[in-house]
Amino acid sequence: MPELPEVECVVRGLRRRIIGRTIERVTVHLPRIVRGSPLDLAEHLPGRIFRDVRRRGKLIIIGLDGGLSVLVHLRMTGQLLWLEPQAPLEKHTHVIFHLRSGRHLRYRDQRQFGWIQLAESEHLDQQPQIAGLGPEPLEIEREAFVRRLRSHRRQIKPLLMDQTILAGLGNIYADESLFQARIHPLSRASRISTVKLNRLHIAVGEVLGKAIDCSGSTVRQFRGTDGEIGEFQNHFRVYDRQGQPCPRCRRPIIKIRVGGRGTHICARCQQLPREKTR
DNA sequence: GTCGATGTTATCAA
DNA sequence: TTTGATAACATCGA
Repeated sequence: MPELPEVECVVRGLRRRIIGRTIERVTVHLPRIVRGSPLDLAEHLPGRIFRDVRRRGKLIIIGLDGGLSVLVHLRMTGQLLWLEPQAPLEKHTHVIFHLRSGRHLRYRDQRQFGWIQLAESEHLDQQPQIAGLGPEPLEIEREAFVRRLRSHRRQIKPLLMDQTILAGLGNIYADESLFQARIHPLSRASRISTVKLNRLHIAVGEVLGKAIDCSGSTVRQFRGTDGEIGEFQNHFRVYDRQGQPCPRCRRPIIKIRVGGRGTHICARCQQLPREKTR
């Protein structure tokens, strides 16, 4: 569920809530969620203070004092919730950070794909989950963006979602960006015109920016740190809108499969250039 | 009850 | 090099 905008909103929410607070203890209810040794959390975290929270791609990086960081990947259904300790224990709550103030930061994850890991702040760049990430889509310059995408001949949509190419795009924002740029998701990246790739660079920035401004998208069950739902799903132009009219040309949006993922397009506005037939 | 789909990603085979 | 299938898991809707 959470792509770059949702993760960014969680990070901002966490910043508001946890910076400067001290961890009293950590309880792990589902050890599989913690990479490395789950005991590490209980052992190394008590007494530490949250110093900063940031994002790299879809990964949340929480810095503590004493040179340790907590990495959190929400994958499909992870949530980090800021709650009163007496708040009812919701189903799928797997890890609880008990803060000295009495408050809870709870990790909840219905499908249990997400994970939490302790890491040394000094060596974050060597963490494989971080070292392999491509540039931030909201920071990369146009020329570098075009060069990077055009150097592969894969289908443009799976390429956009490849975290080593760009870090942060997932299924929703790939569909929305390709629609805005009027590019068919099956187009071979190496054969897309400079004009279209320039358009895609702008589209990615605008789509992600607006989604962040809207507190993300809640399609199934995304929640911000304070349990708030996103609003960008009300602005989808193609995602999950099959059968409804294209906002540009009124022809019905169709749903196809690309790289194994459900993909929403307007077949008129996003045309596939004829493949060379060798 | 069954089947297929769901926003992610790692891994394997072709 | 690129692709598709599969797996991890729970839930929902047809």
